[in-house]
Amino acid sequence: MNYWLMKSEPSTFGIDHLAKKPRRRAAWDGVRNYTVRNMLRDQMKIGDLAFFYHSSCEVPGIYGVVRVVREGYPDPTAFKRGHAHFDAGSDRATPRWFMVDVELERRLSRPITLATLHANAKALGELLILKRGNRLSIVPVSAEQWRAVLALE
DNA sequence: GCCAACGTTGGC
DNA sequence: GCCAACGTTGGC
Repeated sequence: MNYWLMKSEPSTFGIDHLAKKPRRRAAWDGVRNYTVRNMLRDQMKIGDLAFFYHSSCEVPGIYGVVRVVREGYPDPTAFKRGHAHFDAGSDRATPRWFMVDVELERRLSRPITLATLHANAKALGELLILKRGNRLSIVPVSAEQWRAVLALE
């Protein structure tokens, strides 16, 4: 059982989008970074929990909790010529990009903002999201950090 | 294998 | 819109 933090821009796909999906489930597609690809393909397991983080928006922060409901499988958007995430280097025989399915577990009663996370940096230890220059759209979170973050809700 | 150029991310 | 950080690309 692992914990994660998954970033998305709410203008593209936010927690409201996920909440409106059938069974509140969606594929986490579009990842085009090898480090994150490896997490999606190899490390994220059914039952793992993740914070749903909104980035590049008015109030960046954690807005909810999602659960992995399907483990890594090929991202079909890479195969679609003309699609924003098309990659000619990926085909069905040897897929390059992977995704998981997530289900919305719950919204937080109020968001835990990036400002709040920063204000509690000591209690949170080395939370990767707070590291300067962190650009991975998915990062692992330790069990201790998970509890410490939720204590801020 | 090095490394400069380029593109993207994401907070502000 | 700015800019720092950093992943990726491609020439050599």
